[in-house]
Amino acid sequence: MNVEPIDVTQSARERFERMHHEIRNRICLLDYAPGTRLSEEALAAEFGTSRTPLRRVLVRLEGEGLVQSVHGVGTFVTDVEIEELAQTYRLRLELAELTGKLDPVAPDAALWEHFRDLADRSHALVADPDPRRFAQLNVDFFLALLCLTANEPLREVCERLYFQTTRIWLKSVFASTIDLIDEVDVFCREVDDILRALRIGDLHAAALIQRAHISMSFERMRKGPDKS
Amino acid sequence: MNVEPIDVTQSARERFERMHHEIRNRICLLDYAPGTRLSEEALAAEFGTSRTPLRRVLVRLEGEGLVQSVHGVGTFVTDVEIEELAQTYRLRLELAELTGKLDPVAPDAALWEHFRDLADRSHALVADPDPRRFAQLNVDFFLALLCLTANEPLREVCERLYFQTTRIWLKSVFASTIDLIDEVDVFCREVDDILRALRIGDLHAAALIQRAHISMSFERMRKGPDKS
DNA sequence: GAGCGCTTCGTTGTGCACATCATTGCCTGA
DNA sequence: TCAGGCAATGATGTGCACAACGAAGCGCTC
Repeated sequence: MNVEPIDVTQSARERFERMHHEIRNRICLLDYAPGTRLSEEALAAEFGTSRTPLRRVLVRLEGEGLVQSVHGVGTFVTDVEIEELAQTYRLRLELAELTGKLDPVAPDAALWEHFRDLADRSHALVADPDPRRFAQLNVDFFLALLCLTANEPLREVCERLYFQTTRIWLKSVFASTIDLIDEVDVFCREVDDILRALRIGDLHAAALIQRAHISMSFERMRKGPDKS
Repeated sequence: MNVEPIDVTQSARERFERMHHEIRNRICLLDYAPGTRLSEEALAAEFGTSRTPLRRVLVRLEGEGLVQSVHGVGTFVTDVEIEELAQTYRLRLELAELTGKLDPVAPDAALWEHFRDLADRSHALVADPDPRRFAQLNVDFFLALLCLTANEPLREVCERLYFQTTRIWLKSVFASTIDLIDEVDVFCREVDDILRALRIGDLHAAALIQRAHISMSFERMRKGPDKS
């Protein structure tokens, strides 16, 4: 069963969401590195539409600060300088802690299952590191953690800032393969620690652990990878 | 001098910003109350363009949660139920305090001048209350306070949440004219208190005062205006 | 008379042709 | 040989005509 073609739904809204999610994911996973030019025509062709609906997606992404369009030149994936990145990280620290204080909700059965799967994937990644799978796992774990607060505006803000910063951090990680091993190891420990806190039911502790890891990952990035 | 027509700048980006700012302001000042349908054609004609550039603005506003487009029906100014509004307020409380802790900057001469002007306007408003001028003053004062932090991402987030919530609060205020007097009075005191804290140079205290007032204004709104 | 369906109308969504803009590289003249 | 301008190129921005969609009103049928 389930033999139907993927793109059954062709309602305007669904298609918009699909394109938006897909392109955002590519930017976040560094398929489109910062500075990359996105061709409206090529993307439109890929998604089987004209430029008009695609441009709508790009306008949204521009509002989210992920791309920037320049008349007559092109649409580029944004990059950020270290100073603004530092500001965003400082804000993310506080917001991460807030997820444990504002409308926290314990995981339900489905979310537990998801967390177990994420833990398995992280352990598998330690045995066999891979940049892209690491990036995807990082995104998935973050989104899972976001389910721990019922505060919808907070979730939106955290998600927005996450997508703005993580790709920059990933860029640093990917720059030197040697660090990837360390980062995967640290990440695996973060997952285990947070799950341990969740099992006790201490959501605030889980949030504090996440906050600590965000802080440390930024410090590691700021100090820079070994240029050996 | 300065006899030139207003709309000299016609670069695409400038025009987009102008339209975006103008429509957002109208939504925030309740010129377009929640539920109002925005006519793409009428707005496009007003701004002297076709629907295409205007739609770009609407897409941005939809991303900010201020409007929602429905295919074949119309584009409507969003409303929010009390539960989500409460969540947003809880978040705004924390963020307001953060503006006093993350990258605080003391006002420069120009900002002091602006604050003095705002104080004068608020006092004038007590003597002669007016809903629309109150709304505009509220917006202006909020934006001025935002200048007290150099953390750009924090400013963006605060601004975004402010525009989402304040119009709902204003709607409650405008519903009964009797409360307008009280609200103006409270607001005037808030301005004075915050300016007092700023004169001492205690930015954190100023942020805490703002936080307290956000909290109290939500409580007043939640309890509801007198339906007499 | 009531209920169901069709038709009409208005609105947003899409596709395409063209305008506008910035870059690039060549060509010309000193 | 070098410098400056200018035209060609390719990108995003705009305008318009049409498609898709949803709601409301009208009429037909039971």
